[in-house]
Order: sequence, then C-alpha cells, then structure tokens
Amino acid sequence: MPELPEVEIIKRELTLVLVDQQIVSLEIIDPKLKVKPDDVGGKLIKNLIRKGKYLFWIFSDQSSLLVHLGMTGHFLYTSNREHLPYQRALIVLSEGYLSFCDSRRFGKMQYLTMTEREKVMSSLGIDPLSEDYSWDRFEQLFKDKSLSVKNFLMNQKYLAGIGNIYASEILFLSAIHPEKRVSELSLDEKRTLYSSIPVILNRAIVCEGTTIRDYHHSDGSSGSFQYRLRVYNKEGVPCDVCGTEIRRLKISQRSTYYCPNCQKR
DNA sequence: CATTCATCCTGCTGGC
DNA sequence: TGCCAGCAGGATGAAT
Repeated sequence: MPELPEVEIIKRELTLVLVDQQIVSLEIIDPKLKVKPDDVGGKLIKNLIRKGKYLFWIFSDQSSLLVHLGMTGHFLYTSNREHLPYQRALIVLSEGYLSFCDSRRFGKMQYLTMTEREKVMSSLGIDPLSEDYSWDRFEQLFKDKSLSVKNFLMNQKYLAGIGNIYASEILFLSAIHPEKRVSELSLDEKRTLYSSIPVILNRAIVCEGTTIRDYHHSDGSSGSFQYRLRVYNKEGVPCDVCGTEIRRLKISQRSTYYCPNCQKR
C-alpha cells in the first residue's frame, strides 16, 4: 500500500508528533505484532528514520521500533483514547494517543536492538532519495542480472521504496517497456531510469502521496498524486502523450500498466 | 540467480 | 438482492 512517498509523508507527520515524547504505554491488540508492552513502555523517542518503506522509531537508548505498513497499515493521532476499526495497537503518549490500524494485517511492528536494526537496514537496497543514491552505485546493481526491469525496480534488496504504483509511473516516464530485461537496457535507458526514479518519487511527495483507497494521513486526509498518475490504474484510457490506449499486463502476479507505443520492447 | 506460486489477511467491486 | 471470482500501494519462502 504505502510506498516510499507515502511513508515519507507519514514519517514527517509522526516526527512532529513523536520526537521528544515518551511512550507511556503500549497496548497490543493483534498478537502478530512482535512488540511487548515492556519493550517500549517508558522509552523516549529521539528520532525517526525511514529507509525505503520501513520506518524506525529510534529511542534514546538506541533501541528502536520497526514499523512497516504493509498494504493497509496506517496511524491515527488523536487527543482522546479511541477504539477504531481494525485497530491493532494503541500507543499511549505523554500527550495524545496513536492508533495503529491495519485491516489486512500485513503490517509489521517489531522491537529491535541497535544491532538488529542495522542488520535490517543493511538488508535493504539503496533508498533513491538518500545520499547513497549515485550513478556509480546504481549502475553496479545491473551486474549479473537479467530480470525484467519492473521486477528490478520492485525488489527491495536492490532499490528500497518503489512499489507497484510508482514502478509503472517511473517506467512510463523513462519510456521503457516493463518486461524489458535489465541486461538489455542501453546506457541511455539506464541513465534515464536513474534520473526518473527520484523525479517521480519527489513529485509524489510534493502531492503528499497517492490515495486510491486505503492510504490516508495520520489526521485522516488524502494525498493528491492519484490525479497525476499517467498509467497506473488507467487500462483503456488514452495515453496523454500519444493517445494510444494504456494496457495492463501481469508481471509476477502484479498488475503493470504501460503505453505500448511510448514504451516499446 | 531468477521465475512462479503459495501464503499471510480482509474488504470491496463488478459480473452474473 | 445475493453470491462468487478477482482484485488490492507488500513481503517472504519453497519449489523449480
């Protein structure tokens, strides 16, 4: 559900609310979540870090809480204690309450030591909006690979943060067919791809994310990048560059949208 | 390495 | 109106 831009917006919102606050207590409603109330009760939140679609709440003792929103996870910050639909956890803060809701229960919360967090972070690929994102590193990622460029973009161990919506949008902007093998990309195509990735992600951040069904801000409002989508969810709609109908195909069981004229094999 | 498929979950929509 | 198939911003692990 939330991809890098949505998680970045959530990070900014939560940063305002959480930094320098103390967790008074934690109530776990869904036992799938790998945190115990004693792990985080009394901890002081010093910082929030995002890598790809992962969020880490860093405590003053350097331990942390990993949060991944899965497809439908979201937070709601309220001044009163709430009991909400699909609520999986309630974090009682020194000021206010933060509810974690997640209808499909693909979201994750896990308490981590500093070593464990470093291990999780190093298992993730390059975040395209971080300082680690450089042409040299990007180019290295293609070595010894032949998978489709769509699957390449989606795999979090190569690049961290791109999901199903933005993969299609990035490939449209790059004019690259999603099934093209990365081993067959020309230098020009790789360079175009390299620059398109942060362009799309940053545009989506400016629009505060894409709200199609589940994603909402922690105050309940929506993003607006759904109005800027050019191919995602637009099967049969004329391409706004050339007028050809947008097509949908499945790559690894995921819907993929592209313009057959602008994105040739 | 890579693909395909199943699995984890729940809710919504569209077609009949 | 009711039912069922298929779909959904994700990730992982097994089998091939």
